[in-house]
Amino acid sequence: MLDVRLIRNDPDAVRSGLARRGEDLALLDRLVELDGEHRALTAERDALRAEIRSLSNQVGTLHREGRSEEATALQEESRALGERERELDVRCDEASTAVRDILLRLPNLPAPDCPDGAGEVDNVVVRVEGFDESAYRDHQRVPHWEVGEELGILDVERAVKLSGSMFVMYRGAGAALVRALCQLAIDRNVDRYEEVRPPTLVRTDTLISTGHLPKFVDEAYHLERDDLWAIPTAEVPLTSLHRDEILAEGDLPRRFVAHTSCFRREAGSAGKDTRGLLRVHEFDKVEILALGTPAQAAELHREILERAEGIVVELGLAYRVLDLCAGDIGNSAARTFDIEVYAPGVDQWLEVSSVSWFSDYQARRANLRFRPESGKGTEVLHTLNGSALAVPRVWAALVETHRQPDGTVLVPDPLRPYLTPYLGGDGPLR
RNA sequence: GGAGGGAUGGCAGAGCGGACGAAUGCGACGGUCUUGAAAACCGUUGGGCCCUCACGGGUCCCGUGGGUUCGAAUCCCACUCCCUCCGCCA
Repeated sequence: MLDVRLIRNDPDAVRSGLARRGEDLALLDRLVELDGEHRALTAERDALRAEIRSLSNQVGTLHREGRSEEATALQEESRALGERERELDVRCDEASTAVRDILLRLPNLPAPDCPDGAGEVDNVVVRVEGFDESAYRDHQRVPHWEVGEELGILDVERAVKLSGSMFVMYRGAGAALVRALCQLAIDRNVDRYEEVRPPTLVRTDTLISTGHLPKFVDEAYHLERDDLWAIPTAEVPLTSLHRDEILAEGDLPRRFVAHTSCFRREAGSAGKDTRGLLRVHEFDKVEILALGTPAQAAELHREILERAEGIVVELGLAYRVLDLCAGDIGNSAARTFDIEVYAPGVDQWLEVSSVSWFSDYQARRANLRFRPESGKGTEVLHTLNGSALAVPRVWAALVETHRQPDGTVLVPDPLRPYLTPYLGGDGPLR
């Protein structure tokens, strides 16, 4: 959520920020108008209330002194004011609800150093690591769904029987590989990040805090009977962990790592990437997230990116880092670096992590604040996060990249300790 | 799922229609005293919104939403959450 005061004090900055995203500015105009209305109404209402309060106090005094006739006169006067106050109050509420509705739908402003651009094609490739197109051999040019089926480690057909298309099931060594990947990603981050196992079903407020609601209702699974939502990412519960709290500056930054299932309806991409693991409704992901002061944010952003990259490197995958342009960053983000791994079997770059800085956008929605060590009052925090590891796409790139001429998959060293029962003999993993 | 109890400031806990943003205690912070510390004493100690360059002022917040009233932490209604017991259960 944007700061209304910023919208009031520097509307041009907000306007140009939203324009960089290609956002329609009509909503903003409407917001400015409603906000002015709201403030005028509030001022009028508060003045009336002050008068009513003072009259009521006088009534009390008069009654105690036994001057009930004078009291009755004042009561009449106050009653009349009360009627107007109620009327104003209703209009005031309407205006403030309308303001909030728009505020909840306006996206974050892109950071000044976020590259310009209208969409995907304008994203800036920051670096490419470990990629040599000519080095891939034929045995690596097999899509993961074929590799998976061949080795009996991926069973898409039966997953579809159980749950429908875009659900998948890993089996045997494939299932173990999912577990190994998650555990590796957690173990690599527990040095500084507190391990959390949060709920995966959350209330509406929790999804509003991160910016997933109200705008993206169609993307989320909703359990109507209980009015709970299945989380699309651990970002959702982790961001709300300290919701409505005021943290001490000395306790910042707070860092969290969480492994959860993630659920996405993928309503906007029906028919896209329907094969294999590229786009699925339910998947495992290890997320890292930090809450910090505005001054700490840049360094935290760098740190999360470094950690997300580190795991991809350990897994021996080719990857590139993109600096997403203003037209392509997510609704809540101010700046985002995407990590994409190269999957030789499908010959595609797969997004496996979005490392985002949300400035105070989510924190304002979640009412996450801190008390500065020097000075008074409270300030809004900054939130940042990124996937340490998102299973399906990493799993896909991994089995394609490390497929051997005999069809088995060579497991990279860092994963081996987690897979010992599967590495002996002539199984699918070597 | 059934029966009962409860929700007040950082915590504990009073207030049950008028001067209550709220007693008191604890904690925290500042000061006096002290070589230093403790004790004692004195003081300070929530957040949101609006107006103001500022000083300051107004208003709202006692789980949430509505109602009664000149006036609500206090009365009424609904909801939510928590606790205890019973049932069920991985």
